[in-house]
Amino acid sequence: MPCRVMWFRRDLRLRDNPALLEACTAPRTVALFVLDPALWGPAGDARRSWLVRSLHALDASLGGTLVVRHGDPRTVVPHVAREAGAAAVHIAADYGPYGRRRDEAVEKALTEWGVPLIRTGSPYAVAPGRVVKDDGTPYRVFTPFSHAWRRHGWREPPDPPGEVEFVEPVLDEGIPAEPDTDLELPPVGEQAALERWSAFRDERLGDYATDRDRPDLAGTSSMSAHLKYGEVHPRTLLADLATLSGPGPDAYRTELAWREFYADVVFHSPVSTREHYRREFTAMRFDEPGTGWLAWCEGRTGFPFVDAGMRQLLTEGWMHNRVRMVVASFLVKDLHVSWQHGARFFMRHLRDGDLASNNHGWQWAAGTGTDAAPYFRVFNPVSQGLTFDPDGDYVRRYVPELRGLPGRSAHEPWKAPAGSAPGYPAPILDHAVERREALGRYEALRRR
DNA sequence: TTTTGAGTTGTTCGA
DNA sequence: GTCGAACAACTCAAA
Repeated sequence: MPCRVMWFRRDLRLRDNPALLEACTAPRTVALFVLDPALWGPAGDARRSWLVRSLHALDASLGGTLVVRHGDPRTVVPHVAREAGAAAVHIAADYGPYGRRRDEAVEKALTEWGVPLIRTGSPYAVAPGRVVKDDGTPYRVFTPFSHAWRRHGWREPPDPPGEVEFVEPVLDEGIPAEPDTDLELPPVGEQAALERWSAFRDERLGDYATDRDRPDLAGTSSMSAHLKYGEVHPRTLLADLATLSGPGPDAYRTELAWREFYADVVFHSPVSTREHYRREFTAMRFDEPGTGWLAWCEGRTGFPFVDAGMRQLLTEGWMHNRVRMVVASFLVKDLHVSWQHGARFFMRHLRDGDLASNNHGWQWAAGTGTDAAPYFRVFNPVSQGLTFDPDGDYVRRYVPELRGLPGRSAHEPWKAPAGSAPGYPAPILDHAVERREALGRYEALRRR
């Protein structure tokens, strides 16, 4: 009896999954996940933990039939297809630099055995490469892209597959053990993603346009990791948002558009995940990571808003977006360390670490990317904290040394009486001085 | 075809 | 204390 393989990657869900629907046109389907050492190794505990939990959730929703194999997909996927006697292997297309190379190699190997690799859908509402200017070239600026992206539209979410027999006629090596870590993770998996979304939609979306900038409030959706693993498809969220209007829903659509924009940029310029998108910055002078870098990594810079963000990252594998911008600006413009170091650190520690969004977010902060922040836009880590964490609740939550400082005074411990923030370091640098230094380096680059 | 205005997320300085 | 200007250069779309 013919069977097909559904190779899950970043689409760990059953609903709104066109590739799965295609795979389920056969009477029997093998649900496969391949644990690729090239991705598992650098992922870091937060992403590994999330993935393991998400695989357990997917396995449960498949009635325990998920097949997990360990190894290089280039050899593992063709082997599984042959062991199962599969007529085809189905995937959602991956548009990242590594994923594209991997899928082409897998496709080549499969074709030698007469098995087609069939791509249906992608992790995006509009596949990267589809939105182009009238002259056929890609957008380099967000706002025009987002308008064209909205005009482009997307298909309605399809229904989940009906009666399907998932089988495991091949060896199952099992889901790996979760890393031994103290990370605090929220509920994981498709069901958790949908519950998280509906709670956010009903309770927070209305105020999202303003509250999303407030790390002391739970104003963001926290959907990023769910989206990264494809526990929910952005199309599902967009379809839900289509019934709503107002500044909140509109702001959320724009955030989804950013995710798609950066995926599109990386599709057209894979090298921009490693190098400055704006080539003229290759001549920019950066410092090698030193003691300041270590203080930044550990959340011990003496700037409460920066340290709170870094400690949130280390304890939760996540950081509020406003704070990501502030710590990124601090590393690049106060410590003069290039964005690649920060981006790598984030990718190791974030549970939602997405190469395109992460690295281009960093490039935005560094002024080297698309829609680059003007070079003179240097975040002041203290005034950012006072503005977006006005009562100091966020910094006290993540920096216990500051808990003796009431209200907004927690943002300026150096003004408090000696001994009121025991164990908390003095600022490692003078922001006004380093701001001028950063502006000087940009000015030197401009004069060349 | 050319021109023009706008463009995620800010800060500082001086009047 | 408040407020406007200045801080580039370039992409894109609309007029």
